[in-house]
Amino acid sequence: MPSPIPQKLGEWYRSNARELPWRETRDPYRIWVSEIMLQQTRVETVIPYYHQFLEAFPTVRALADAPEEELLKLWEGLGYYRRARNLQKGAQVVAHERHGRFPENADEWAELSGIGRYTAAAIASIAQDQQVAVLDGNVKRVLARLFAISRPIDERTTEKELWELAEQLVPASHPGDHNQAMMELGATLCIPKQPKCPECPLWKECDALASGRIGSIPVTSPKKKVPHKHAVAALIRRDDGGLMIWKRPPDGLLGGMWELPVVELSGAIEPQVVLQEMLKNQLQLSTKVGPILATSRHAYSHFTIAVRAFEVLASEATQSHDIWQPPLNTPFEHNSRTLAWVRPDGSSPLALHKVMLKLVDQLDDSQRKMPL
DNA sequence: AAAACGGGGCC
DNA sequence: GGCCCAGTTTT
Repeated sequence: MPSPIPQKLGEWYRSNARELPWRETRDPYRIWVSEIMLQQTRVETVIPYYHQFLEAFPTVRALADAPEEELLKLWEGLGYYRRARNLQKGAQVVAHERHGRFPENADEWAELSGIGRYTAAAIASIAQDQQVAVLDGNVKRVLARLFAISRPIDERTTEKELWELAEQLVPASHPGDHNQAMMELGATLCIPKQPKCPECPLWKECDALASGRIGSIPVTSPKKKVPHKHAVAALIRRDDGGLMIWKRPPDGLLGGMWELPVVELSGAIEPQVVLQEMLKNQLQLSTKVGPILATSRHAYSHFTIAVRAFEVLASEATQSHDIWQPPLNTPFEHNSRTLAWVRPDGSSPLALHKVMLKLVDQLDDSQRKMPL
């Protein structure tokens, strides 16, 4: 006997779907961009980025040919910056290797960098009507409750079971709407805390509700605590108001993003000394370290960090060096690092990651308070 | 199977 | 402070 779930869910979705920008198109490129941005990121956060990004890069070709700095600037503050690079890499495959032809099904989409099972199925079902299921955080919770799954939903075996349940429910007609409806239900009614069961179109089908376990399902595995780190950053200014920043290496944490010259504190050595040594070793600068002018705390998924930014003055001798001459906002190489000078007023076209935005904003604030 | 990988909003 | 979000990749 077929489940009544898809039918009831579909009727609910047709009258309750939120109007979201990526629901106004069937363009695989636009759906693709939205799905990448939505990875681990809330809908409300994504919306403004989605508009700006597509205005700057309206087509796959435009994205494929975009300069890296412009790409990262449009992703600035959105996080998981690898997503942006992978998205562009995929765009280059489609535009230049596939001659503008998109992948035609989920398996083909999954061959592109940054596209896993969820994203491949989302694009293929929403943009191309392929009958494949999605399983994201929302759908996991909805299914765990509907079928009263008491095992932790982040375990391998449970995930396999959830994928199978999800696949069984996807209808041949409008599979993309069904998938979006599952996620919509999880995002608006079947929410983690205090779910709105009285409003739910599937309350009669919900095993967790029927057995009085809606408050205890889903179960997740206990999470380990994250370490806390400390770092110090250098505020090096030059006469035109330029502030020195450097570019992080392309791979790894915050790959390709710009930041103040920074070093993590590890031992009991004085922060000022660590900073001074780092500037000597990395940038061949002789410096004097002044007071703390800004501080920033930030929580990443796997650690938290506190950064203190010190004013740093370079010695007269080092100021004759070439590094003080390049124009603003222009990257240059020095001692195996990519550097640039920018004004700390938000006008830089170079993308800073969030911790650095917090620090630089504090400098800008102190300047605005100055009388003209 | 676990860890790496950002950032924000909510309690 | 913890939790969790339209996840993917690497180890």
